[in-house]
Amino acid sequence: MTETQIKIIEAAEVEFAKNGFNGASIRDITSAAGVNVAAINYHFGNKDDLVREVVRYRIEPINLTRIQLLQDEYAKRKGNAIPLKRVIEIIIRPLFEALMSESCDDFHFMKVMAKGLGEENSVLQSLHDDILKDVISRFSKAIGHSLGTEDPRTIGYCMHLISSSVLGSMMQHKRLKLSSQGTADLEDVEGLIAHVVTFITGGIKAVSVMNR
Amino acid sequence: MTETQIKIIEAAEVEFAKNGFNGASIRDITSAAGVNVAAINYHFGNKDDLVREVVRYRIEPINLTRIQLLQDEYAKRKGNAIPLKRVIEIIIRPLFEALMSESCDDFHFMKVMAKGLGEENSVLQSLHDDILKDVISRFSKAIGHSLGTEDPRTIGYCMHLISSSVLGSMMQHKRLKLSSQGTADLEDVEGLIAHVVTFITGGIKAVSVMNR
DNA sequence: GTTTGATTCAAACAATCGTTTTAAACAGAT
DNA sequence: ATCTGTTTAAAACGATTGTTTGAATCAAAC
Repeated sequence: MTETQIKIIEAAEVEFAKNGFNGASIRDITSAAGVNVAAINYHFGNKDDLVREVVRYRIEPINLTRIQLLQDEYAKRKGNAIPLKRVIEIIIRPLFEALMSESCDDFHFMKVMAKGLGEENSVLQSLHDDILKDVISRFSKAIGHSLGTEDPRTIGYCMHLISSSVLGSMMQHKRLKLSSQGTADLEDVEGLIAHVVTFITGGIKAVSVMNR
Repeated sequence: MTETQIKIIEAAEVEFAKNGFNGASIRDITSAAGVNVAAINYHFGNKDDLVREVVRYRIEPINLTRIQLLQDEYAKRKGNAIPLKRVIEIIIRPLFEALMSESCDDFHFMKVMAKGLGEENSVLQSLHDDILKDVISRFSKAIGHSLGTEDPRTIGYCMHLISSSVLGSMMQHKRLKLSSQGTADLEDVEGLIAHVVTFITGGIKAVSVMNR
């Protein structure tokens, strides 16, 4: 990964977040990155491949962390079920901490991911399956284990509701300050994680009880 | 509202849902609607104004229903607090029933709204505030009432988590079938409403307890 | 039957899109 | 110093974008 490629990826992240994948032009990105227009096609092939690289660049370390934490937790408990809240936290924390870190000071990538996953027939659709398939399968099992169920419909709905909440809260994050009438601090990662984890855990438990 | 305008709005809804606001071109929309390219600019001024009309066309009746149901419920209870689950259902049901009705057979508008709300600096941003301000204010009060709190931070986080879940589940709806390994029926509106309402209610209660 | 105003049409507008091309600049190895 | 392979530069490519134009079409009013 050369210096130019990284400059492009990080500029693309910002531009994609501002205007979406279709809205951000190659010229927007290259001029923001301070490189030539042809650089994207030279280094990444085409725009779609750049999109893929931008996502992969951010999301792969996050998913590796998630899987590692899940394995650690299982090892600690000698394979016994992990409390639901802890599983949810393992899903949420690496994502939010990474995306709200110093390097991307306006949560650009949050919006990039959210928009990408929302676009149908998008280049991200296939990538999403590639990148998330493994992590979804692992956490489906873990959550079923925590809830003491193997009913695929219940687990499926739970996974769906979890990813929906995560996706939504990523997209809506900027609006949190408005919703709370200025009382919520957008930079308060711990506060956000605590609320989202508590919310999802409570919701999942309710759904689990309903389907029992 | 002439016949042509309605044809355009309903075709635009489909095209926007498929490719997003930037992705759907004027020519895509007009040819799908069976009208001339110039019709959009003639009837709506420009593309941005069309976007606004598409959203307003769907969302206003939904919000009127929500407000009516809330008032009815308060009248029935002579102004006493409404159970949280009922408030959540009043938020969810009119939206999901309208958006999953026969007229838009592939939940197009779900995706339109979700994408629109996710776009920053978009034409929907201001519209969102205009259209949703009243309904948000009313339901903030109702939820605070149900939870027995007036803490703006708690209520704000709750509203944020509710809208996040709704937004996310709208965007992810197509993926529900995958998540549940084919066991969830995408057409099962009642099932979806039941799960989402239960999930959100459980989540909000947990957050409320946490902040007590 | 003619006129009027509203609507539709094909065609063209300038601007921008993603991409390609060709040459220049650069590095390190021989 | 010359060659080699990689990276950058400016310019242009055809296609498509949102929008505008001016004539054609239509229904209703007089």
